[in-house]
Amino acid sequence: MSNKKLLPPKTGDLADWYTTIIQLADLSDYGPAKGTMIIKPYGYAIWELIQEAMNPLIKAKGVQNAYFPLFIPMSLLEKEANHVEGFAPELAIVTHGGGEKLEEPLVVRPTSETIMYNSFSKWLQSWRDLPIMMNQWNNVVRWEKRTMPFLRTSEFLWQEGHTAHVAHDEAADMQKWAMDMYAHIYRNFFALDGYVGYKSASERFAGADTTLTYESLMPSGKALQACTSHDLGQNFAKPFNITFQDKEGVDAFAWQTSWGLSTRSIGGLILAHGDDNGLRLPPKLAPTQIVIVPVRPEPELITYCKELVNQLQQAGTRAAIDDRDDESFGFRLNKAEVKGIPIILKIGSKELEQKLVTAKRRFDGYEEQISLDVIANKLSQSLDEIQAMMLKASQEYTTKNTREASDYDEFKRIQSEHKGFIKVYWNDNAAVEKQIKDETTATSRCMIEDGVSGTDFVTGEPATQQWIFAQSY
RNA sequence: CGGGGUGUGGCGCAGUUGGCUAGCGCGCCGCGUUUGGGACGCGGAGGUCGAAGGUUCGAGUCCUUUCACCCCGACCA
Repeated sequence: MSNKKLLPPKTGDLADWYTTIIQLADLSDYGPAKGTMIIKPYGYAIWELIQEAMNPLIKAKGVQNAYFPLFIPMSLLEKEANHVEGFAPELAIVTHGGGEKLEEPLVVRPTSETIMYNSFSKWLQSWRDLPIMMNQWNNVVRWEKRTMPFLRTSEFLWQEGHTAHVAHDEAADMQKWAMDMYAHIYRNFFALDGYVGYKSASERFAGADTTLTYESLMPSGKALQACTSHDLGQNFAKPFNITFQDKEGVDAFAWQTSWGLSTRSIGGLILAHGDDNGLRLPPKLAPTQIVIVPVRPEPELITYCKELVNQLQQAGTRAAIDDRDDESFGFRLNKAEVKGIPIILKIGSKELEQKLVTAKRRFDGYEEQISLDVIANKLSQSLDEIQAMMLKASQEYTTKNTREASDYDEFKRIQSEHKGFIKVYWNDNAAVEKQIKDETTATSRCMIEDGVSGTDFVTGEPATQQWIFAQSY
């Protein structure tokens, strides 16, 4: 029995499936204001697991968590020309406070470079103060024209890391470190494969010299920009006067980076792994990893199940019991599947008698019986296996849907026949990219190889870089 | 900002050329029977029909205005 009654097939209208599953699985709800989203406890629990995965890595790098204000004076935001130009169309601006018109409008942060660097400037005096490395978990607001839960909301949650360094190579290393960290999180926690590379001139962050991105392919064949990491050069250091005296006593501008990963990642998680029966969460990001579903609400059976939950929790797994006696066995099983719980344990009189459990994997539906004396180890191992299977599936999907084009005709042909990534030799050129976009709706996602030799797929000139193109979310 | 759509109990919807007490399914509450893949019976609660104005003896239904949200494109994490 599937969940077709309630959930449209994923292979049909993907947007319909997506918006339905988000509500069915109790991840989020729409807020009363346009484009806003209420993240419900089950969805927020996923976000907390993401935070728990990333925070230790961020802290181990020496980056400290801090918090900067939500409101940015307009004049601060305007200091870096490219930055303000890039964000101007999507700003929410506060003009009144306490019933009075403000002298200077306040921008609700779309990102915190400007307000943080205003402080960096004050705090930084000596080379001994460097590097400055701060991160904040916060909300930002971007007035997007078209919104979708998790993938693009007017307000979203993220972490934004910001650093300042003595030298450019240190900053460039930091930029790479952040993207390595993200790639690790995406592959090993989200089980989401993707390409890491540099953004083209027209796609990069407003105010950055270079932008690194993680581009993951969604079932629609569109690419999701999953997170970014920027080398800001001295673009902000100069207008914000972020200077220090170096070892020689000479005043110098700092070199900076910023990097962020948002709740959009949860949208990617839902899209990439879900199926016709609901969510399929990778064990590492599943708020509940194992759910025990007793067949009947008989005291003896419930006791057996509760002991098992304790045992599994002590073994370090996130286990829970669903013993609601007003819902039938089948209903509770379906609920667990909709919510994407990786392992479902079915326990009835047969299991009770024979001292075993019946375990079903959500990912592939595989079902087995496991003896009670090995249960904790076996299930921990099974969770690892599921995590690995999901990553493998994602990698296969990405590989299968990455095609190479040697010239523009072939590019257009592939694009019309398949959705997905197209790998090409190309020289970054904004005018050419605009033309490609107008003609095919595809844009460059990222540059994955540099220092190679090939032929530019549009102009036919020699090219030294290899790029990935796709339609984007 | 362009195009399309929708606003009627918590959710999904029906409501005819204006007409009588605004309905149905799911969910919810109570009691009972059930429970190995979305159980059933009986009883019950819950609505200023998005808002404002107008036409009319009479408006969920017609007219005007307006608001909101959703979906599809151009801009974006």
